[in-house]
Amino acid sequence: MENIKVLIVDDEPNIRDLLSTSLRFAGFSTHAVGNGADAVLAAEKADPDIILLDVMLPDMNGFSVTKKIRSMGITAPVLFLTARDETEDKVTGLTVGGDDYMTKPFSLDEIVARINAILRRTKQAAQEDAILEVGEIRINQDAHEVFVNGELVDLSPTEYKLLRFLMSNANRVLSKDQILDHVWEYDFGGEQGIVESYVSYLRKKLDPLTSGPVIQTKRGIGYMYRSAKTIK
Amino acid sequence: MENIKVLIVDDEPNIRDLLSTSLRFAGFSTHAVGNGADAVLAAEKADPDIILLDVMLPDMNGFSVTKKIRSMGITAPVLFLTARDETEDKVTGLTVGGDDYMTKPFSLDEIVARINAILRRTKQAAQEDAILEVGEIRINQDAHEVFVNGELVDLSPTEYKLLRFLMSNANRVLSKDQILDHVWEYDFGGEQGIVESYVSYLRKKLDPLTSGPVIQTKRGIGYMYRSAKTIK
DNA sequence: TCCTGTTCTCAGAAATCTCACAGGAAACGC
DNA sequence: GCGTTTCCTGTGAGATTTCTGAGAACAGGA
Repeated sequence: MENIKVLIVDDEPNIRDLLSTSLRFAGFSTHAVGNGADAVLAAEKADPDIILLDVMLPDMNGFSVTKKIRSMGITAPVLFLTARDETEDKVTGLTVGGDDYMTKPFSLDEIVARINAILRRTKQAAQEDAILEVGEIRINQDAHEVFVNGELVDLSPTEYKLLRFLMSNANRVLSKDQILDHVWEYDFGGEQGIVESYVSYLRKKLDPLTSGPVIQTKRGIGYMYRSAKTIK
Repeated sequence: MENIKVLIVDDEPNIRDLLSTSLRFAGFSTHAVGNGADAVLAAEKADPDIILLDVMLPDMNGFSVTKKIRSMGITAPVLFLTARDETEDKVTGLTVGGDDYMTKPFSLDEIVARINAILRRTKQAAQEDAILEVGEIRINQDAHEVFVNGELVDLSPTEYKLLRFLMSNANRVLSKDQILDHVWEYDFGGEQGIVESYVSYLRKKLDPLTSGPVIQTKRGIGYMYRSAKTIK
């Protein structure tokens, strides 16, 4: 997999760190700045493959930044980050031209998924595949559909996100905190119990169709999606 | 697919950006200028396959521009962009064959459709197909006719545009915002609710003629046109 | 001008989802 | 074996999302 460069633009250092860490973990290389002017400079210098751009910046808004860098001939797609109540001043067309937007607070896994979706659509660089298949389960990320041994399973949005996160980290134990941090919105105040609940929901829907349990409990540690059906 | 060059002429930078971004994503290569004089120069240099020309320009009007470039032997068809109240001028511009016009504000999907229609007519380069057929539904984009299992269905203009957009993105989930951005005019200020309404209208007209629901709801995400009932 | 079809808003009903909680089951350490 | 910890899962309240009918506003054609 080539080295995909993500430019992160947000004035809140917390968000910058959160995104940098999480995206680097997902295999991207990142560069983060805190204002529009720096964003323009960085876009020119670093030549990113995709830009994560907060709409609300101290010096100029995200749209001006986009216009500026586009006028400089930089065509990298933009994923706008906007507060939920800013959706009003959504001047128009946040989703045209391969661009997209996410409302804060977002979940980190969702950000990664969106980035991959955009790169896939804009045909930049080596695309991730829209199909994520591990073991007996296949996810079509374009259609948001889940097939277990060829059979379509209906999942709620959160169930879907959880399964996608588990599968994209197959054979790796994930702690409940990790799951909470990646699948739920970053400001979610709830308890780990909800992860247990959703794992339970998934098992109820998936296990009847598989040859063995797909989500393993690692007591005291977390959960793991198992890729091979090694039942003894 | 060949590289089709579109020359965009409009004095409003926002419109220029919107068109450039959106058309480039649709697979065209674009070049944008902001006045008539530049348009003439660019038409000569860039040798575009089609010209998007705002009728109201600061220095000269669109018809003078057309006359000028035609006198230079450039035969590329022109798609005039005109404000709704400028309709008087229409007839004048259309006297030349192969040309067409759209009133502002337009929808982005419609612009792309028109461009393809014009290229199809003027037999320039590799045309998009006039027939769009997915699953049980077939659209004739020249006649604006919709057939469901061979039966003609009468749709309103907006219903038609929505269906075309859904079908040209078959088996991919589209968010309501995406739909709003592409199907509705770029300055539409309304809410997502209207998408729900029109999906409802479409279903009422289409579902009685199909073997199963054609437009699926992806709760919390958007809608998807499904080409086959059960893909394994 | 009237009439008809279209666009868009709104609001209630229905469907679905999220999340907390709590009792019971299972796993673990000793 | 026994107590403790951890995990599982059913129940249900509340929130969110979607569907759809009713109607106002508007445009175009007869």
